[in-house]
Amino acid sequence: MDKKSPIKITLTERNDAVTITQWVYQTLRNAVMYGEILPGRALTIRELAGIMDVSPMPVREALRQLAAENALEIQGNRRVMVPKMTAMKFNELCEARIAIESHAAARALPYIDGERLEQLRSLDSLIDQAQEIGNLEQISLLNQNFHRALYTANPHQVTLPLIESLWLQLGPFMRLANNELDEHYLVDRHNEAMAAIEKKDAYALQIAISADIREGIAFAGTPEMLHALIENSGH
Amino acid sequence: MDKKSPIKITLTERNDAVTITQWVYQTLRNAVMYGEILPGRALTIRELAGIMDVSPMPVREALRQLAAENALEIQGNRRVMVPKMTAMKFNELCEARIAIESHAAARALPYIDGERLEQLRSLDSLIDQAQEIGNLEQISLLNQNFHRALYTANPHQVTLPLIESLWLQLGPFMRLANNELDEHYLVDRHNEAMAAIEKKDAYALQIAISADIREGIAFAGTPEMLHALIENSGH
DNA sequence: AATCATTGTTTGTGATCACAAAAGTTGAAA
DNA sequence: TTTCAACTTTTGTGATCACAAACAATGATT
Repeated sequence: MDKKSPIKITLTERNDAVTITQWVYQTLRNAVMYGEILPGRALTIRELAGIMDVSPMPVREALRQLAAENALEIQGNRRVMVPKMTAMKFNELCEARIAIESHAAARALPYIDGERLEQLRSLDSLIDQAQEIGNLEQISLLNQNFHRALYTANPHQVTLPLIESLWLQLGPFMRLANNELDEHYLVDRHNEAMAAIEKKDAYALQIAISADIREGIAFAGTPEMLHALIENSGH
Repeated sequence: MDKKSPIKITLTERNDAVTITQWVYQTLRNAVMYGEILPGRALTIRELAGIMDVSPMPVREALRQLAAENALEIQGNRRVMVPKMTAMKFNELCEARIAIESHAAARALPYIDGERLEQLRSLDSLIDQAQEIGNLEQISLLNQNFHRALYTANPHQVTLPLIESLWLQLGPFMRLANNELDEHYLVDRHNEAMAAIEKKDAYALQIAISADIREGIAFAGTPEMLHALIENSGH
């Protein structure tokens, strides 16, 4: 029997085209991103291997990769866990997002052609639809796709991996605000961004992206997460 | 016999306090950082294990970790190599450094106390000494330490891992300019940064850090690297 | 009752092996 | 000479095992 709190991980269908390590990596990455693993909970290789019904080897490699991306933390004890969050660290992560993503947006702007613009418009309207329904997970996913589509317009892009690392670290503690006021603001910011892109106005785009990030991030986690967020803020 | 060009890797003393994987990781990381491995050259686990006289296992883990940090690239063929550089990508990496590091500097400024200021001054004068002698490797190392000491003044720092990733990617292609004119500028920029820190002027600090990065980066690699830098720029 | 040494268990690390995919080589046909 | 198929070798992936360090539990001593 497990002495610690049990771990629930959403298992996706395993595609034979990808290696087991890749599948384990994606599964664990999603589990971290969606806050399925409690921060501070020790993760052991054999336990995860048992849950996912694979040998310890792919789990070892996936854990090391996630640790290298700052999604997991390896302590001196060689123990692996989701890093605990503090209010100050949360704020630093948000400010880092704003600095890097507004830079990435400005750098991508000159490369946005008609096709890319069409793709962005399509994502924008999909987000509007998802907001009508109120599907928060869908909104979050589409919002990521919108930002990714914007930054990857730059064919020499180098910051996306860094941005994804920040998303991973914020993931467990980040939810789109679900009250109507913030929804309204969100729509406006996206429209602002689209307008700035069409006018090729880099500065306006940075303003819009910054505002989108700042207003789109709101803490709405579970009580356990809220507790984990606060408990160590004095350290 | 090896069919490919042989790989020379500087082996450091192995400390019994660290695991073999950590030692392999640091060794390979240094090899990448100092451009000892030709971009595009395929790296095989067994070959590296043979060179470093360890089993394939630690090499596997170190390679995966370096790939997650964007220091190495895993192709679809499952082949691992140092990513090839292009002029555009080089430029993007430099601009990303400027954006992120000036942000990190501004965020660290409020936390710089007397002790940290003393440490920065000490590093600054050490850099001056190294420049008198003309020891480029020492200058590069001390310069990194200076930047690191500045950014880590912020106890809630989250961007250093991202910055180190950029350093790693630029490493093989980055050398401090060694003509006297640039040396002179470098000294000035450091002094500017120190002055901005003492005056707690965040904007002036960002200007100084940006200038330091922009002027401190100059391509001065080997002919092979220059060739590797250019050959694929059209792709 | 509290502290510390001791014992038993769990866990990460590193080595070795089997296997399938990829790369490299050879040789024949055009 | 060039092209393509068959064969051989190399290589990454994944599984299993041995071992030492870390952890948890137990018991003795003050």
